[in-house]
Amino acid sequence: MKVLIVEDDQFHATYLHDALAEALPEVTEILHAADGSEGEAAARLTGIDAIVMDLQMTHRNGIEAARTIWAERPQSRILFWSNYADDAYLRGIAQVVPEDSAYGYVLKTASRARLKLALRAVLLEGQIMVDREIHRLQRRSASPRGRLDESEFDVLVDLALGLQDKLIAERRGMSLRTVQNRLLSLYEKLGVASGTDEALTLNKRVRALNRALVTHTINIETLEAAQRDLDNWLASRN
Amino acid sequence: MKVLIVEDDQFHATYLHDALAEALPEVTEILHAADGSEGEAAARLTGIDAIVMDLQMTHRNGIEAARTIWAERPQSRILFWSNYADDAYLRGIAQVVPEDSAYGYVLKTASRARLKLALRAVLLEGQIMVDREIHRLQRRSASPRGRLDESEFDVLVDLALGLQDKLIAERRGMSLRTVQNRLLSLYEKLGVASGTDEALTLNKRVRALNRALVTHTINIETLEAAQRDLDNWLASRN
DNA sequence: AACCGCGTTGCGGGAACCCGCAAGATCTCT
DNA sequence: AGAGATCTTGCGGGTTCCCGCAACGCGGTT
Repeated sequence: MKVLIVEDDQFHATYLHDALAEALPEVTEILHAADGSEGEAAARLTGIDAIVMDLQMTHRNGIEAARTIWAERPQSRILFWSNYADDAYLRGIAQVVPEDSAYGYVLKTASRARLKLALRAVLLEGQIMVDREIHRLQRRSASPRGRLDESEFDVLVDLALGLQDKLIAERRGMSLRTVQNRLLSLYEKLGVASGTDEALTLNKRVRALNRALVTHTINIETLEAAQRDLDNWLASRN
Repeated sequence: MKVLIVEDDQFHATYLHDALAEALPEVTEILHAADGSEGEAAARLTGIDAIVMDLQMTHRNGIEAARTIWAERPQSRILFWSNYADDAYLRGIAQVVPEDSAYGYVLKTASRARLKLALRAVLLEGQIMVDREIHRLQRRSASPRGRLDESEFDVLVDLALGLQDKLIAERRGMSLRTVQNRLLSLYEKLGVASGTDEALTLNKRVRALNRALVTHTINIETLEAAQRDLDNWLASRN
């Protein structure tokens, strides 16, 4: 059995290497890649289907790499291994994971024992395994009301890019007023209005972005990736 | 000679421990603390004045810890050791470092040799040493025009919290129009208007925050710290 | 079919924002 | 001290934003 490690931090790569060797004696070969595109190339060339992938990497992040890898070989088993428990990553993974594929999500702060368990469960047994810490996000985000639904999240991303309502409406195929309704519920769910007990009124748009960031609903990588999507969309509409 | 390591990541703490032992044979004792407040307590109790400090930690971050440590013992030598080259950290450090104190800033991605050099230079020789990678930020940020000055940065922080112009004016003791002038130059320096070649107009406020984030001018920890400051200020004006 | 609940859409208005213009205020240099 | 550059401030108006109100569409209930 061969395994590919995609990780750009030297410490973590060697730590992972050691844990992998301990946890899975059936592994005969461990390859390394230092960023997303290198990882894609390595997976393509060697036909590996057991991968441990860091999420935050320069150049090309783990989710984008996973998307192309899964597009080419949907049966690949990928264990994501990340510093942060950001909702944005969960959403990203949920979007790219094919039906019926094995994957996992472990935090770098997890104990070595838990990491080893996840390595066996995902790479060897093909299970799905998500760190409890992360899974808690699914239910209640750090906000009063529940989690954002898909279309709310889309609007949030566009808002975060600085688009104005009219453009969001055009891009997402909604009417202007509907976009504004989404914004209303965003403000509600992100707790933008809640601090209004004081006599301080806020700029809701900016505040929404602020809250989304500190509650880990979106993160800076999300913004960068979304900007690329936006650029493509702008280019493709003459 | 005794040294205190303040670092909450286990890998990095041990790596640092080893590098420290190699670089400075004159060190007789190495203490560890796992977050900012623990670090403050350790520095206070043991009277240590050579410290290696991680910047991003849960609870209390490195800059806040450094502030109280330096307030108590201004001659302390502190080497900051961080994952990111964020301008916000530089500004934070510049604000808390006393006249005439030794400090340094090294990235975690620096080579072991460079780390060891910095350890000797700062902790032993009392020099000031900033990673070239970071220092480049000082001059030109990732924006067309130059770096933000102090008052522009203040306004940016308030904007990022979601305050509206009137409140910013009150808090910073400027007229409303002056705040707006600051915003103008922020938009300019952050490159908000520059993308206007297209027929797409943006929400400048949100876009400014977006740009500030992706150019590492501010980061999420900045936002959290600034929120605490704001809460204090609000509480202290009846 | 009539009814109800819920999401969508248009309209309208008050508030905040963005910013050009011009009058002062302040700083700088000779 | 005087001239010129820069910064600050107020005013005014065009835009965008926020959101209440009400009409409409659509699916499910009785």
